[in-house]
Amino acid sequence: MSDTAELEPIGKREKTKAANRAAILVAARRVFAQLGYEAATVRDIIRGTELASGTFYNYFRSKEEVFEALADDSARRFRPILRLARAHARGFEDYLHSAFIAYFRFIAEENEDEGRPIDERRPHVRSDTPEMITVYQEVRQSLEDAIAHGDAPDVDADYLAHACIGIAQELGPAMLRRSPPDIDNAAAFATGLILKGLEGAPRKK
Amino acid sequence: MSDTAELEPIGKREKTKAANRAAILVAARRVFAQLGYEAATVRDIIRGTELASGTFYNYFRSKEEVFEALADDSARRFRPILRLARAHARGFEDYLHSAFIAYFRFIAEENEDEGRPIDERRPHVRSDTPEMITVYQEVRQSLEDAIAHGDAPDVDADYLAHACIGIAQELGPAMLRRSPPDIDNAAAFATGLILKGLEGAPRKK
DNA sequence: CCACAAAAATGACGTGCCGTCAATTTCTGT
DNA sequence: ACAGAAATTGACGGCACGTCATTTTTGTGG
Repeated sequence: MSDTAELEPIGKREKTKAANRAAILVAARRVFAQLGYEAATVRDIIRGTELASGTFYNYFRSKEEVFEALADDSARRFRPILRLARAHARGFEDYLHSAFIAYFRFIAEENEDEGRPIDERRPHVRSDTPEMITVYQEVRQSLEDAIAHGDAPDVDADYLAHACIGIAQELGPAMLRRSPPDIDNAAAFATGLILKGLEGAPRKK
Repeated sequence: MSDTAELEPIGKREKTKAANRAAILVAARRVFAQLGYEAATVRDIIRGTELASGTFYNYFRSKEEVFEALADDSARRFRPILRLARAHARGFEDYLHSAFIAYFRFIAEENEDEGRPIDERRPHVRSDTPEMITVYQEVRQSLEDAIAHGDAPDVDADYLAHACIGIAQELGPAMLRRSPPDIDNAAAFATGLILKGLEGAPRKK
């Protein structure tokens, strides 16, 4: 039995490998949040674990790489959420709204219980980063499908996807700055703006 | 005459100081463009001038600071352009369109004749950077005025300003990637989207 | 025109971080 | 239990940073 007990092929070796990688990521997330990306050093990160400095380099090539792994993690967790929104949506307008809600909730969760202003926390998240590119592709695919099905006008899907992402990225921090986080209004604003422009955006108050 | 000839109070001292600072900025712009922000070193920059390594620190405290000075320069050159667009605009719609055109032209000029892909060239330009905040304020003021004058619906000016900036920031690289740079279409797309939403955005082809 | 003080430039130096690597410990299969 | 593979360790060389005592340049008053 003992050899079949472990359904996943996990010996002690693989297990500590996964655990170490996870420990580094956890420590890195905390250190980046506390010190900011620039000030954080690889040694700061490794000090938050039980490992020695050299071991860091068995798992990541550099500070840059561990940061990107964190960002990739975020994207990997977000993509299924986006797909779910798409699967459940009744029509294009509903999809857009759900997607914005989902995104704003997601970053609200990611940013709570961290110790420094949002602005300094995600120093390198740009739209041309690998993890953001996959989100872009997801969004663009949805928009293209909507256009193909006649649910949306035949506009430039590349530009539209970028516009959606740009709105989301800028509205995100702006709505987090309000207390409590203004998730629903921001999502309504974004959706209204895209669907009908200024006339479709909610009036103030 | 000689003491009144120099209307600006510029002795040799002040002159070389200004020249040195300018030389460092020029060299820094080139080095950042060639190597990218991360790889560039203060010594790389100073090597592009006639100065010694220590002299750099008479003018800037760090690599970060010289980079920010470059970014501030960009913002300082862009703001009057934005104001001009506002002064010349006939109505709100015209202002929006001119502003997008101006922005896209500006970054197209900034990005030509530099030696590496756009994506890696402006590594730290985020919307929460000091120079971007002044642009945000400029945009927001214009939007608030338009709303006050009844030229635009009474929507949340903060969100609207962020949405405009987000669209501009994402559409910028996207339109630069096309050859030739797709300035006019991108501006039309952005303007149409904001004014009337998807219905107002240009149809493809 | 000179001498003297203030300002700026210089580059060698101390410090700290990075990433490597030979030695050591831990694990796996037989 | 043992041999070989895999992973960990921390000391080390190298590099970039930013400082500072020294030297050079500039401005000023006699």
